[in-house]
Amino acid sequence: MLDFAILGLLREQPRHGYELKRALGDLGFWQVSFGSLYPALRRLEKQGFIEAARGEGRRKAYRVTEPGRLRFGEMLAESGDDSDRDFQLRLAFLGYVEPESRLAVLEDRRTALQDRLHGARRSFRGARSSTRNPDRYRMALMERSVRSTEADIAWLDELIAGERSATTGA
Amino acid sequence: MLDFAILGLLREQPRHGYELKRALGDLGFWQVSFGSLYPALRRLEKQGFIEAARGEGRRKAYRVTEPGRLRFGEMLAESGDDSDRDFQLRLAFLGYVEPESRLAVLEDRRTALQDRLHGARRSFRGARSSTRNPDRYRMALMERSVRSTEADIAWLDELIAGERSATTGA
DNA sequence: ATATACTTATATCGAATCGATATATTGGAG
DNA sequence: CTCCAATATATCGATTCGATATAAGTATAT
Repeated sequence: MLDFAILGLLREQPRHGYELKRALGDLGFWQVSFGSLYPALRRLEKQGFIEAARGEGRRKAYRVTEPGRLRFGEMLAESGDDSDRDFQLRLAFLGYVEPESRLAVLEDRRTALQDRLHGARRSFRGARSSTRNPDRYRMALMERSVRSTEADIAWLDELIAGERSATTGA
Repeated sequence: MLDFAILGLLREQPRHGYELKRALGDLGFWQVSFGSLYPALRRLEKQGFIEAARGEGRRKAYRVTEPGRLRFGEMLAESGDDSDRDFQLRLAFLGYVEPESRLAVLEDRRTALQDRLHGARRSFRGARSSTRNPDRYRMALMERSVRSTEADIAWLDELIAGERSATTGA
């Protein structure tokens, strides 16, 4: 997961660790810890997928090797966006996926979100009609869950619409 | 974290592992894995904070002991809702916090979300005005991050308003 | 009746990730 | 010219995840 993210980010330009953390954090869905990042960099370097070139000061600017580029392609092809993070990471690199496969990725995600929405609504209704006192704060949590899933679907639908017009129109 | 959740949920009624997972999942922000849950139950049992009573079939219905109840109170008092999950978990048990302290918890969270929103907007603007080609999908990710943080603040403001009227009015 | 498949339920393993902490260096404010 | 914040790399133990195993109960189909 993190390896995939690193390879994808380094594909575009060499970066050092700290910079990778920032670039990933800027995407807004993963504030990766150093405790994950630096071991991952050493792991990838040992595997020969990235290599370090001394940068300014103590910085180690890493860049992808050719095997690393291939590895990234493999990971991109492997399907399975189970978790939210998986999907968002894949989306960040969707530009590297063949245009004709992109829509399917988005639509699969939409199905998953629809399912989640049904579950969230069921939980919410279940709690509301419960015999027990429906705690104010927990009801708020469940409502938040419903609303944010709805908002996510709406956002995704915009993306899907954009994707269709990009494919059809242009 | 998980220990806190378990103690809080068991406080209200005895439940077995599977049921705890469902109850926690229903809140909508944490689909805890069995690989976390069952070890946590054994850990808590060994510490004497919960005890198992045989339920129907293979079920083990756990209930909180008195030391467990005290431990929960301690954890509830310890401040520090750093992560999203921490906050939402605390919110789930906010009913156990003295009414006069509740508003502060919500307002601290609001401040944290405001900060995050500024960060997300900065990233978004930064990417848009970048010299590099601003990737369609990454822009979408950043926009999602901005929007969902805004929505979260709006949701929280409703909660805060409700809290104020509950304290002042009733 | 009986095979098939799904849900419930507990459990364990290794790997990924986190959060805290340590330690320098650099750049700017007072 | 000193102090403080941001930059940057690194490591540690603990937590959490994801996959997998197992098995009992329950429903559905043949």
